[in-house]
Amino acid sequence: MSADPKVLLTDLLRAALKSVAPDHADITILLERPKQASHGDFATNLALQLAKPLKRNPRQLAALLLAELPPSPLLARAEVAGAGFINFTLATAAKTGVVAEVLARGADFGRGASKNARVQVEFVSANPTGPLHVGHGRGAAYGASLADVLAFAGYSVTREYYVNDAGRQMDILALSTWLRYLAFFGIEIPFPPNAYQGGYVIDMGRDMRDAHQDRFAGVSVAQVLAGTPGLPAAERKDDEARQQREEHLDALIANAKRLLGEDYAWVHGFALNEQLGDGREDLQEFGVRFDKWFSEQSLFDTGLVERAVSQLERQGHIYLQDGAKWFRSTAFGDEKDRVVQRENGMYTYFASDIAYHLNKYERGFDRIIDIWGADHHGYIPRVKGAIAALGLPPEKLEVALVQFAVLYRNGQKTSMSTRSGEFVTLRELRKEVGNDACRFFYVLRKSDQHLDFDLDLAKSQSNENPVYYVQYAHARVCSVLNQWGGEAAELAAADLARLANERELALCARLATFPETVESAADDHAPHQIAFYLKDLAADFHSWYNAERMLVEDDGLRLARLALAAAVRQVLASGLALLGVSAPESM
RNA sequence: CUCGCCAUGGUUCAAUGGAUAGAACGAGCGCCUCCUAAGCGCUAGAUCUGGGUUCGAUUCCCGGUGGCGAGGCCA
Repeated sequence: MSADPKVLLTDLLRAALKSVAPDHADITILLERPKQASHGDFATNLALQLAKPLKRNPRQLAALLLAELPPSPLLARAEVAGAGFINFTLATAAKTGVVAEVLARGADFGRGASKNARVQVEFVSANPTGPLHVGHGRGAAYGASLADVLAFAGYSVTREYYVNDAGRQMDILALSTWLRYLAFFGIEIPFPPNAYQGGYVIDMGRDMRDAHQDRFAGVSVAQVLAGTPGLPAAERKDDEARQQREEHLDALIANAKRLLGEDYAWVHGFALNEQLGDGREDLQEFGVRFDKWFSEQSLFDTGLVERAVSQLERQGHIYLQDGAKWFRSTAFGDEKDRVVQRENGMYTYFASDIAYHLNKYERGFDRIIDIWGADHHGYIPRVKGAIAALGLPPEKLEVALVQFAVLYRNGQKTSMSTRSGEFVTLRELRKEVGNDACRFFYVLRKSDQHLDFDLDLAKSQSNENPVYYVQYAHARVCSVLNQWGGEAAELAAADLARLANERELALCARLATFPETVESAADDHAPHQIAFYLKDLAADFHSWYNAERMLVEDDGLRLARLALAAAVRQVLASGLALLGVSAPESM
């Protein structure tokens, strides 16, 4: 099939460049798509760039380059314009050729050649301490789309979820579940305000009772509360009261561990598996799949945390102070040093994160992409610092920060705290708005842009969501193709020279930019570019659809137009698939 | 205090350093005897401020102003 006009054009320009300015023949040639149709299909600022080093007038240089440009059937016109641009207008056949290419390659149109590079994308990685909320939803949609775009662009992609199954938060969840469970046996302990309040914890307590009756209930209120400092008055919000509440919670956890003995691990595991399973199911329904669920606990079990810290220690990046082990991250640009192991011997979360990244490097990925919430931005210098301290190349790690999705209900910001239990779950959002609209809406913003998620708007006016605009275009093509009822082979043989009007050529030009849009979205970690592209493609199609009929009497014209429509359908479907959005055949 | 994100029509957002800054919603006027009106056409309407780099800046750099967010021996 016809090679990419962009590549061919670059070669032509290179040839002209060699005779006009042999000393600068290796300069990068940029071909851009002009915003304005009257400026042709491609434009280059080559003459403007060369004007200074060659001390020549840019317009004269452009004219010289044009004069040396080898003749090609590709071009209908090439001319000097503006300050010294060269505008190229492709021959009609070069524009419509893309239709045949799309039909020939099908779902592979736009797929990049293999990059021979392994990329790991780690995302969501939410604590399994409660349902995923709308903030996690954004990370999930963004990460899944980015991973799919990277894979389509030619990378070998591993999608990974880091499970925080070690640490205090999980203990708090286990305790919360146990306390709710005990309440079913009349063992009423005042529920700590800083434990997990959500109704799902009560559900887990009930499930635990249904499965195991009173197996974990052989305790008294006094035993559970033994040695706790008690709770300060609810209205007290000062630091002292807060600290007392945390101490109360820790004492309860210690009591639970002692009273339950070996059963504690069972309760802990029960709560973990419930929440993990719930999250996995939620994500799967959302079209978000992972290749690997990586356990934080496994880092301790395999001794990797210890190994990572001792490796840092051997290389002199660790010092002792106040009984704790500190990583000297200031030596790597961090604003203060960080504790990796507390006085009580417990490793910090940071320590397991160092170990986790050591593990990522040891698995041999060429690129490692971490997708974090924007609140973790301060975390980047210390993690990169630790990587450098371990003697690994920090530039291999790319961190994409996803800004918060701030949720508005009735024009009011909604609280997002997991512990308070006042949040809108991803599941709830999906149910109200629909998976397709959710996925599309989430990636309609650059990831580093704050996203105002107006629930009322998303729920009540979901028909105005741009996703339907794109899907509708797809459904319209399907409907027409169905009414025609012919075979794909007929379309492949269509005489594309019959595509001649402006809207048809504009549509062809749009189709031709799909591969470079994919490439750009992958390079910039910006799946939103796909969403915007699809909106533009759908707009071009709707406009054409209203202006011209496809099912016309003229056999040749009909086939040519149907071929174009089928190509549009294919690219819409491919693009929507990258975003995890369905492409319905009817609406 | 330190750091991050942001500032574009009435509103929500686009724009690899390029030419006349694009859409959508909202406003106004039109289009279904015609392949799906969840659609299309037309009109009005915008780059916070001051410097710098550049042939050229919405874009890059520095300083203001304003908005949002984050900073733990929590995870």
